[in-house]
Parts: sequence; structure tokens; C-alpha cells
Amino acid sequence: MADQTDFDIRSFLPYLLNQAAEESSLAFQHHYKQRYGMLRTEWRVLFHLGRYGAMTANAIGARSKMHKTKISRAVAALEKKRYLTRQKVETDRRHELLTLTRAGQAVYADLCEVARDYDAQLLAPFSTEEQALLKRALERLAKL
Amino acid sequence: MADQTDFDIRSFLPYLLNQAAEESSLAFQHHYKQRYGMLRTEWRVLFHLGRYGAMTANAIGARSKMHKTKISRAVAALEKKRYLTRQKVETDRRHELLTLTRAGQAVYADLCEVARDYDAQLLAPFSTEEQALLKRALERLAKL
DNA sequence: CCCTAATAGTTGAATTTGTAACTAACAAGC
DNA sequence: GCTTGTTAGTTACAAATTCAACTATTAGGG
Repeated sequence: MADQTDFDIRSFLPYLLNQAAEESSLAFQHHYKQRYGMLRTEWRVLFHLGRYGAMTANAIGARSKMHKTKISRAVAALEKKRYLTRQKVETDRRHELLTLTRAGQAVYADLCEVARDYDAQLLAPFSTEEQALLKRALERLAKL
Repeated sequence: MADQTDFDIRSFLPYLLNQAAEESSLAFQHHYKQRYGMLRTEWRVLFHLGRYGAMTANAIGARSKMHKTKISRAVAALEKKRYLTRQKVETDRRHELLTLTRAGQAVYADLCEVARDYDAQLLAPFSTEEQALLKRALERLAKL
């Protein structure tokens, strides 16, 4: 058995990342859950459409790495809430272009505000250089 | 509506953390899943017991912030695999001391090795200073 | 054209997780 | 020593996620 005393699970990167992700997501979840009855998957789909404009479910999957069934169900839920509409693409009728409704855009704008504040709050303890490094490192680890 | 063009979900910290956590956990999961048929919760419980020695389910919960039902089920599964044993504490019979069996220790030793390598691999692209900063930042975000 | 393969998206069943209610053991106040 | 409250851990049920199979549509030979 190799020497394990110097290896602590609490500094194991995947573990740390999970803890940090869990902690930060949980605190933010309150906003979209309480105010709009949305799930994390729904919030993510909404956010992608709000930020990048109309796109297909498949495109959202490529960007977010969410599984297509998750997206499919989130889209159905958002449609039911009348936050988005679907439209078949005429050139390839397998694709459905998803577009936020006015109501969807309003929710996006509201949550965007909250997200920005929360992000700033999370980053506040770090210097500008540290923030930049942290984000670069995370992007690299996420293989974005 | 506030100006949103400068706010990108892809640099929203909870989102980035989730992506990075997902990516890094997924790659590692292969080892304990494929080789030992364990779930993430089981792996974590095993790792805590391996690293810190016998303790109660409650103590694991305090350290890992896992919910007690998750731990309860993970412990039951690990017991079934004969990787740990339970023992009532005589001074307070509500507590159960969890101890890795020889088999459990062997699995821990094996996975510990893999985890260490994988951790090193994940951190390789970063300088020593960057690594330290990254871990400190994550610990802070995780409120550890 | 027709047959096969590939892609977008959906659905159902099996797993996994979260919530809340539960049992069992202890502790403290009266 | 009985009632009330608290803690460790389990379990039942509901909600969410994953996996695999499915439909519908397009693309590419032959």
C-alpha cells in the first residue's frame, strides 16, 4: 500500500469542485425555484436562450453538455409555463427552433440581474487577478 | 432591463463550477463504478473511512456535508459488499462506529492511488502557485 | 425510387435522490 | 420515574435523472 497520509480527499479536485458547485448552486436555486417554480435544468435552458437567442435543443445540448432528455423535459416544462415557443425549421423538419416569449424574456432579465449580483458576491473575496485565474482554470477543467 | 450583454452564463461561477465538477467527476467515476460497482456516495463514504479511520455516519456527514439518508444508503451498500462493518458504541447505543474491513481497505488503497494520479493529471496544466490558489478558492467557495 | 444509416427529439422503465415521517436511544426537568 | 425534547439512523414516498427504446425526418448509396 502506497503512502496515503499526504493525500486528503478534501483536497481531491473533483471532490472540492463538487462541494463548491453544490454550495454555490444551492444558494442560487432559491431564486428560480421560489419565484418561478423552475428546476435547475429549466433555469439553464432559459438562460441559454436568453443569452444566445433562439436555438434548437440540440444546440443547447452542445453548449451546456446537458443530456438531451433533460433538455427535452426542461423545454416541455418551460413551454407549459409559456416561457418559450417551438417552431419547426422548414429546411429540416427534425429541428425545432426554441424562442423565449415576452414572459420568458422578463424572467430571464430578472434572474440575470440576480445572477450577476450573486456572482459578484461570490467573487468579492478574491482579487481581480485571482478571479481571472479562477475562471480560466475552471474553464479549462470543464473543457469549455 | 439592465444591460446583459456583458454577462455570460458561461462565466457564471455556479455554472462553471458545475461544469468543471461534472467533467472531472465523470472521468474518475469510471474507476470505482467499473471496477467495484460503487456509486459516488459509496466511494465518498469509503474514502472518508479510509482516510480518517473508523467513525460514525454522523461524523462523515459533518465532514462531507452529504445528507444523512445518502450516507445511510451508502453505508448499507458498502456493508453488503463487505467493505465495512458496524459496531454499536456501548456508551451511546445510538451511534454506530463504521470500520473498513480488510477488503474495504484494499479497495481504498487501490482507488487512492488512482485518485492521486488523476488529481495530479488535472492539476498538471497549472503552476504551483496557481494550484494553491485554485484549491484555496474552492475551499472558500465550498465553505469548508 | 428504395433501402440503410444517421440525427433530432420524445417517452417509459429503472435508478437515484430528496423530503418528511418514523424508530430507537439518550438527556433534562420536574 | 415520567414527560418532553433531542439526536442517530432508517424507511417510505415523491421527485428527478439516467438508460434504452422509440418516432419522425433527412441523407446517401445503389
